[in-house]
Amino acid sequence: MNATFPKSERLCSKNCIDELFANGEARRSGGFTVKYLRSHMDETVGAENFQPLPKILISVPKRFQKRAVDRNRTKRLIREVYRKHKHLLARTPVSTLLNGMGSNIYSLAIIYASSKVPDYAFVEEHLPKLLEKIK
RNA sequence: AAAACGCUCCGUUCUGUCGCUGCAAAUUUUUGCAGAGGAAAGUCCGGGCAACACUGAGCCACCAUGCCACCUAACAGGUGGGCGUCGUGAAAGCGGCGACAACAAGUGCCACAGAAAACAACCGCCGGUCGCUGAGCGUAGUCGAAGCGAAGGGUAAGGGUGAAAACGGGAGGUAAGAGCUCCCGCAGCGUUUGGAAACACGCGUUGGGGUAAACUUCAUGGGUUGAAAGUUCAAAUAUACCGUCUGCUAAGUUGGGCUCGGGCAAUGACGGGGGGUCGAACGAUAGAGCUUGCAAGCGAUUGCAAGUCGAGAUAAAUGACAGAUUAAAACAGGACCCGGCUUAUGGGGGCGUUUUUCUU
RNA sequence: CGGGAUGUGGCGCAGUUGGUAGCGCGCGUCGUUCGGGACGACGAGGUCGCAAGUUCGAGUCUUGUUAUCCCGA
Repeated sequence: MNATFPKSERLCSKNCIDELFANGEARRSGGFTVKYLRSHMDETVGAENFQPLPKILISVPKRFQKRAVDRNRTKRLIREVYRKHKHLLARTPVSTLLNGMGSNIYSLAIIYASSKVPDYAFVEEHLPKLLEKIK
């Protein structure tokens, strides 16, 4: 699987974001919080609208990191690590139909809630574990 | 050469793999090109731009600015000059800093201390008058030194204070004193000369505590709101209007308030189907632009010529890993744009001043 | 992006024409009680967010800076 990160894999619609934060489940580890929404069966069956990967959103609250440079840096690291490990959340039409094989995550938010600016090794250590858990 | 201070400039670069945003080719997933700052920051000023039931004139209120001239689209910015003040120096000078109009139009305030904090007069000093006393002189007093007291005057030299004491210092003068007079100095006003002006110098006249980052006065400027401004398209849904013209008489309404003027609103006519959530496009990146050269000016800056296009996203793009440059580490990330100011900033380059050391 | 407010003892707050910084709760010691609470008396505790400036003098006035909070979708 390629490790690109095009716009179709990002969560842009305000309505979808509101729905995610209102109804999503959450997991936490090492300062990272993951909020995710599992799709219903009928939504994913349509062949034309099929998304092989979830739409994701990365957020670093201003409350924890005051400077724009630090927030940008953190978001870039998270995006880089996700890009390299997103195959963990991949799914196929077949696996979805077989009910239980693979992931059925539809939308996902990764929030980093800590005042410490992480380095690449730290993100590489914690984030994949978290993705593995919610799979 | 080193150190300190001041001014000014720069703000890593390159290669490989993976990845992001825009544009152009090509064409259905590839290629090429471009891709954050000197402060992008704080949002402290000034503009452009946009909307407003856009308000035009006068007065008041409110806010801002405040030595002079110039620069600039404009400014609370910049440049040059003046004045003041601080540092250095024997001086000349050099450098730093300055919210630098007016307490001499009025009002207020000046704690504590002090006689008094501002129409001076508590102590004191001074002579004259009256009363008491009576050294002394004389034959004889309506004589009378010094002293004590009283009322009423003169005066501001001196008075532990205080941040500040009634123009300052000296001399004359006087009963004592006083800008009362003179000399030197300070300040206001008028004026000669120099200067474009601030101002400087001289002359005359006057003499007034400080405080306007106290009210205030004078002069100048300011309509309000900000891209979440605003414009266009538009499925479902739902059943209300909108635009232009006419009209504007009375009452009403419209700026922070008042006056005048103007506008708006009734009715009618014509035209359009109108509003609006998700979304899309514009606003939105060629501009008070940048680079180089020449010219004008002390300078800020300006003029001319040539060349050049350097982010435009919309949950929001510059990153990760490896290597090289000895180490890549500072402050820090565009969101309508521009000119300033202020604040943050590791390291390096250049220029100037001072000090120390070394060499000649 | 734009607009606004507030930083004062440990906590919550006062503090106006600039002149010795206060209140309530809390804290400490003593008294009272058989003991505790309540009550009474006494006391400690303050770079007034920070830095400059104006002034004889700044919590207060001016400028800069920093932190926190609120409003506009």
